[in-house]
Amino acid sequence: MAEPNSNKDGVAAESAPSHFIRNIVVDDLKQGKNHGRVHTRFPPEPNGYLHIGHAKSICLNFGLAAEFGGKCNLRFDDTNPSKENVEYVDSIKEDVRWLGFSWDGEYYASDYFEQLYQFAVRLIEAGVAFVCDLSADEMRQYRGTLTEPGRHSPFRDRSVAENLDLFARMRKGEFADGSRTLRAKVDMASPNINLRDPVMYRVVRATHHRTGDQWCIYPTYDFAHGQSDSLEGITHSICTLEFEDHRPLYDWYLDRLGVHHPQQIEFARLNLTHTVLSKRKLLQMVQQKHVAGWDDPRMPTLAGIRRRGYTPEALRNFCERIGVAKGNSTVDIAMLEHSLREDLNKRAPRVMAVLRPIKVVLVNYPAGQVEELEAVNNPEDPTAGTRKVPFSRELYIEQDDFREEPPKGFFRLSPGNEVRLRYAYIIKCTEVVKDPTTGEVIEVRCTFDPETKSGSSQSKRKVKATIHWVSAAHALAAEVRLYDHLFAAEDPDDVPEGADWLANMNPRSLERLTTCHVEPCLASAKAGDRYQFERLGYFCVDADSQGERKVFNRSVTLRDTWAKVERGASNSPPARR
RNA sequence: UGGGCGGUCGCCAAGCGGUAAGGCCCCGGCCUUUGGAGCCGGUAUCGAAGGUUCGAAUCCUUCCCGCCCAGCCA
Repeated sequence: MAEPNSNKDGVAAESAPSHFIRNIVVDDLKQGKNHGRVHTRFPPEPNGYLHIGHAKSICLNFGLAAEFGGKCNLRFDDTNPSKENVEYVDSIKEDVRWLGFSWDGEYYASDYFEQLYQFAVRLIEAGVAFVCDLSADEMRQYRGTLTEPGRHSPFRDRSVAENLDLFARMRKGEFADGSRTLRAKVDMASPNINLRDPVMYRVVRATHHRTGDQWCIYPTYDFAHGQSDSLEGITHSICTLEFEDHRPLYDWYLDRLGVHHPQQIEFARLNLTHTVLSKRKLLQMVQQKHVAGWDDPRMPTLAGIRRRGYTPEALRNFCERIGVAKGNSTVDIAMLEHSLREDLNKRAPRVMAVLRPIKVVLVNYPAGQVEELEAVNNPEDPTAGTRKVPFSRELYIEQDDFREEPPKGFFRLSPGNEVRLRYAYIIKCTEVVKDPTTGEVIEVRCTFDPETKSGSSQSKRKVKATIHWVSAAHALAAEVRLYDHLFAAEDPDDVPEGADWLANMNPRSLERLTTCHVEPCLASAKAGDRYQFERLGYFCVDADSQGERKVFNRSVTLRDTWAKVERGASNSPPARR
């Protein structure tokens, strides 16, 4: 058995928990199969952006190759020109790289069109493929049903010579789109419908993103996929469950052709609660503008997740901890969020930011005085050092941190009550100023205790809570975008009679706060930088930022036990402010 | 109803005849100048029923439930 190692990017393939596919590879190696080679591939169709479900497959394929000193190709299965384009090809490459993987070979099924055509000719010559003139509709009639066998196409017994001639003319463009197909002569009575004389080639006049108008016939995925894997010398052809039924067909082609025969292994695709992971639905949300685009931070696409502030490490750890198996399953999105928190807790610098401000005036603090208080950048990482935070008479604190009438268990600021201002002093609320017309609390007046400065020897006094703040005169104005699950329901498809999955979209999945105040040290933050806003969550700088006016995306909240208590605990997740 | 594949804790998931790992969530407690983090502790008899065996989640039988397949999509 090969020793674990790491791939070119230095992505450590640590002793990951094993799973059935890994066990198969280990066994194969033990038995000396494939001369000790492990060669996998990630085979996306460039008809959309990659999503987190693809990340699972990418980590699996590249991870196995890395662990066993093998190779992993990136191959675009571009056999349907009407749905594919280069924008998708480019985004897929960018996303795979971002996730931390480098492919050994970059291939395209379209690279093999000539070879595939020759394979088809060989099957015709062997008498096991024929040109069929049935229309799509007629073909369906002849196919039979799940319980009844199909019938032979009336064109099934054409001579080899005639089939060869017809197939060549299909290629030349003599026949209209959809008028003829090349079919494999397998078994119209097979209980496996995929074996009922499946189509190998169809006539389609569409410009291909790579081969242009060179071809007007295109191989079907079923005819191209197995042979492409074979041509690349793939040893372990890993795919999702729905292709299990197609395996006998791939075996049939490979055996008839007498070429290298990769071993196909199927695993269950990823499903996540509160989101959809189907290219069709994601495309629809983008096209119908239910989201801002493929990289909308609410999207489960890698582009969206990246913009949201997720790290490749968090994603890889997530893929590792969900495992690989054959049972259909839906992973709780909380698992994903946990992976991010775990990663960012260790590396994100902490900073104070007030999202929904309420002014605090320290009545006994000298007007015009400013203190530079020392704050720890990351308590989880001593090497992250400290920074200075300006403190003055007028501050902003979070609306959530003040209650005129505190409920039981509320430790934060309320009339007559004391709290500590993080890295500063203990303050006491002495007066509440309200808007005379609305009754809304617009200002809280407090006294501060100069003896309690953070870090000083007399600061031993304990108070129940510490809250974050920002100096009104020094803070930077910012916009913060809060995100929640794209779908309110755990299962988006769980809709009332008559409605469709779109009805389950969460109307509050995005909330823009435009009157936020953040610590001045954020002035130089760059797009993509990630921070923990103390007591709130992890945020990253969005590219929409303009100079010092930053825009932050909330990547994930911090765990909030108080919020849980307030809402009555138990396992009801939403209602995030 | 034909074929294929599945059914182990609320959610993922180990286990492959020797007496149920781990993670997430949840619930307690400790600790804490983030009600964060960390630490400690708690929660399953394996879809059902029979059978084989000294012994079964693991083997056999029957049954039940779920997913996939009738695109010239992938």
